[in-house]
Amino acid sequence: MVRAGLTTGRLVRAGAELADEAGFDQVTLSALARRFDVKVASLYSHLRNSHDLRSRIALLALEELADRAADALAGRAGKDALGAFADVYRDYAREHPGRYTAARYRLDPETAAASAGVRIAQMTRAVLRGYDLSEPDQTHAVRLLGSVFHGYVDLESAGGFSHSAPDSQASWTWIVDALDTLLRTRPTP
Amino acid sequence: MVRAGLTTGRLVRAGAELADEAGFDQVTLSALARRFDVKVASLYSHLRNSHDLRSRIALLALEELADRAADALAGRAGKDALGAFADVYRDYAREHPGRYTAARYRLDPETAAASAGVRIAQMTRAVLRGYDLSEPDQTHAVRLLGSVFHGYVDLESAGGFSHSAPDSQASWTWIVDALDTLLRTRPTP
DNA sequence: CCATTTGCCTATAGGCTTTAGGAAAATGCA
DNA sequence: TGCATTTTCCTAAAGCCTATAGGCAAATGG
Repeated sequence: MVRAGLTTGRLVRAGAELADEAGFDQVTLSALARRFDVKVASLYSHLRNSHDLRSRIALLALEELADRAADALAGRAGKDALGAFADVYRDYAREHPGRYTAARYRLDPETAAASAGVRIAQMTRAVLRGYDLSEPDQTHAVRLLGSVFHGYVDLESAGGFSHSAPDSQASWTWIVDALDTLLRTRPTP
Repeated sequence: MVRAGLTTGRLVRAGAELADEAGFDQVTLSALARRFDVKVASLYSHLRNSHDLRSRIALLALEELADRAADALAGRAGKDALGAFADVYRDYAREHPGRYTAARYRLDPETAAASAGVRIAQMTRAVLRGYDLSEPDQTHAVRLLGSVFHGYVDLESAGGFSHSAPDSQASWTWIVDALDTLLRTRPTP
């Protein structure tokens, strides 16, 4: 009985690949076991259950997203930073649709609090530091950016903007420009 | 053998209620059969399969959303219309979280083209008629609004904005104000 | 080198989807 | 009204998924 060399990390990485290839909702312990040519029950030595697997993929995705964002923001400020940050979201979602879906998987509050999601929130605030916003406006702006980026990427991945002019890239650029303008010319209630 | 009086419509409405109570991903033929005290196989006389059920719930949700939007927009224009339209989304998602999730269920292209989603898109353009945008800006703006509304509501329903100041209503109002300002002062690339 | 831990297995049970085929209720037409 | 047809719901069964219990063999370490 030769061992397959399973580890939690290897399973999670394979799960992330599976998510990108087949969709996050196709990430099952059965599919994963098949991929490693192993019986399903064997996975339970490394993962508590299938929720555990999905959560870990979500954490991996958040880490990757945060790492990319950190890279992209290094040495940038103002609109430059805003655009780079926005592109990190969109590019990640396009390159890794399954992982991106995973990143929005509902985590228990403590898990979420210990996740890279916190880093992402901090970086969003860092981007906004290039604009002249004081509380509570800054928090409103954080929520606006989160909504736009997430919403756009979600609609785009659902095919909402394909097969219609103008192409998605043009809208994306326009929207980032618009957000920059908006944040510079402090919104007036 | 007394008949239960199943119809496709009744099943779909019950499925929508189930979605709101337990979550859209808990909408299964099994759960539905249980709710009608009927065997699962019986449902296949009224629904092709479980994807068919979910699609029909999605169509129902889109209809309801479009009807609400039509009501809300009647007699309104400009920022007034924008705010009312925005609130329709948010209120519907808060009152019917399962249905709202359903409204974003991936439909086959032809089904989507025949759905109330088309009406919603038209109404979005109607709202923008209150602003002075010509193509392709108008399309960009349609996509921006869709992204913000959808993204915000999604993050809010995921609990993203709860338990932190300022409260979600304040951010929502701020964001609608900001979008109005943005659309009035034509964005400059 | 042997005891312990670890990794993977078989067996089993329960839930969801889907199809096939059958019987009773409702319907409709002569 | 009576009988044929259609419709509705059923039982049975197969396939795939999650999850737990208990066992044997491989790795590890004193």
